[in-house]
Amino acid sequence: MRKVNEVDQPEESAAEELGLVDGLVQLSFLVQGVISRVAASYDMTPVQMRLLGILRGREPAMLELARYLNLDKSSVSGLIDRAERRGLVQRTTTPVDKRIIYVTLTPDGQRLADVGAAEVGRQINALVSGLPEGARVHLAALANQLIRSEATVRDIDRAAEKPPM
Amino acid sequence: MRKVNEVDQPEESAAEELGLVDGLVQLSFLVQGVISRVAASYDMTPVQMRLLGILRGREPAMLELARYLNLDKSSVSGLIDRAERRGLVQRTTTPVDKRIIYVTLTPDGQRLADVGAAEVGRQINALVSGLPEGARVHLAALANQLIRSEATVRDIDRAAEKPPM
DNA sequence: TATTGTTATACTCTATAACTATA
DNA sequence: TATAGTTATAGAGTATAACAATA
Repeated sequence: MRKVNEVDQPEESAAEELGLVDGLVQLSFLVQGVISRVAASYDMTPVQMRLLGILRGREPAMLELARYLNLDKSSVSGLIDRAERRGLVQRTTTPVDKRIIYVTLTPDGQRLADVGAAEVGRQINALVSGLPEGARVHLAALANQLIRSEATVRDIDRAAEKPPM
Repeated sequence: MRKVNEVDQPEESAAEELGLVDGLVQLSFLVQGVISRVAASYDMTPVQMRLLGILRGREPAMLELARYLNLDKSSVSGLIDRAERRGLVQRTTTPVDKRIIYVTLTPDGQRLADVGAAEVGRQINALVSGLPEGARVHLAALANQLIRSEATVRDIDRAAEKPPM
């Protein structure tokens, strides 16, 4: 018994074969665990880590950031408050529309974002190092396909709510 | 530029092809997003959802639970306090060792755990529905392999810290 | 009026340190 | 003494509702 939809970790377990759903769920916990541990090693939380990742090469407005992170704008206000207090990010404005506040990485933030992403990369690569090259390529392709198809679904949903004018 | 180690979401983007690391990271966010939304739809948090998932078919002690969830025991105390207050779980003891407190699902908790897991399953299946059957099978196999290899690494680490007596 | 963001408030979640009870 | 859990405390993260400033 206990074969479908675990939504938890198998722990050391008897190495039972998980179905696709459970496999993807467990794998996501595994990857998130890597991100959490790397974040903690730099005295950051997973959300802060993700924030820095998003800000690499971007200068989004608060509301855009809320959409990226799937958070309420008020949550983002607090998140940026704390990151700014730590000297990792900066709020900037332009005269074009004084309501909009853009968020950018400080040099310190940039450095931390870079080393954090590098470390996550190292650990994920270590995780997949046991797979043969062909399997890794295939896995990347599958992941990309799922991500793309989900983006499509999301666009359709968005279009349904807010039809193009 | 910006090709390696994103650690964030691609958003609607120009559908660029992500590397394996970024693909796995994005995919994990995607799956966690499903879990978060399902949890929210039952007025629960992702951790509570995961807790219920773990308790399906198990009756762990507090410390075991902490290990499953990768949390400090004090965090688990609070988590169980709130879940108990909501009538989802129960603390029980045995005369064998009165220090140990076991956590079990209440009938309400069981129901919620079941419907929650089912809904997550539905949504993940919808997510992979675009993949041909062969790809789905392969993906499940790859996920299992990664999970197993990580479990092995963890066991080795654990053995290194605490050699078998 | 509508949009962008902040503030006030109230929870949940989390860890550290100190504590209690049992072994 | 060692182990299992709880409590006190402090801070991060989150959403809702009300607010201020700009468009």
